Amino acid sequence: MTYKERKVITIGVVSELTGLSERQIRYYEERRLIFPERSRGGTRKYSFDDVETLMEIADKLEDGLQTYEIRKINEKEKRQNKTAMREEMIRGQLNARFHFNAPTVKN
Amino acid sequence: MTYKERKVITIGVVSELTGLSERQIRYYEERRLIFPERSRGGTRKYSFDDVETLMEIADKLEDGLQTYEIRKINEKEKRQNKTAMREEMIRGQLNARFHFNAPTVKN
DNA sequence: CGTGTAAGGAATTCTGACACG
DNA sequence: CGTGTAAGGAATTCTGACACG
Repeated sequence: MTYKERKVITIGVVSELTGLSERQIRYYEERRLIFPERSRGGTRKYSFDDVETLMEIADKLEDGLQTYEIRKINEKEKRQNKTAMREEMIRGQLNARFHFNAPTVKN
Repeated sequence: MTYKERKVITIGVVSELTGLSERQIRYYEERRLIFPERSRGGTRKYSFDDVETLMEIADKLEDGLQTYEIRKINEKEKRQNKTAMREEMIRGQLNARFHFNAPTVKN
C-alpha cells in the first residue's frame, strides 16, 4: 500500500488540510462518503486519499448535490475503477503472452 | 511538497509504524536526529519521511552507533543531497538550452 | 439536510524527573 | 548513553443531543 492510502492522519489535521470542520468530516462518514479507520481507543485515522475525497465532496456540496447523490457517484466510480483494473490485468497477461511468443515466430 | 514530506502523523501512529516507543522517538528529537513540527497545542507531527528516517536510526543504533554519530552521518547526507540537487538543476538547464537550440541548427 | 455548539468523558500527548547502567 | 516509568496537566477526540432551517 502506498503512502497515499495509509490511514494515519487524525481528524484535527484533516480539518486543517481540507478546511472542513470536524463536524462536517464526521457527518460525511455518517453518510458513508468516507471511511476512516480507528485506533484501539476509537480515534479516527484518515489517509491522504481520504483528504482528497473530502475536498471533492466539498466541491460537489457547493454545486448543490446532496450527500446521497455524492455517495452514488462515488460508488459508481469505485465500480468503474474495479472494472478498469480487471481489464488492465487481462491486457497485461495478453501482452506477456505476446512478448513471450514473439521471438519463436522468427524461427 | 509531496505526501511523503508532509508532517501530519501523531507520535502514537509513528510509534506503531516504526515499532519504537514514544520515549525513543522523543529522545531522538532531543538528540536532533528528527525534526517534527508542532500543532498550536504542542502536539508533534511527523512525515512518512520521518518514519523512514526513524527506522534507519533504529538500524544504526542496533549496529552500535551512538546518536551523535548518526547525526553526523545524516547531516553529511543532507549536504550531499543538496550538492546533488544543484548539479541536477544545472544539468537540467544545459539540457533545456541544448534542446532549445537544436532545431535552429537545422536552418 | 447539513452544520454549529455546549457537555461530559475518554484517549492521546506533553514535560520534567527519577532510575538503571 | 539510551530507555523505562509514574505523575500531573493540557490538548485532542468521541458521542449523543439540541438547534436552525
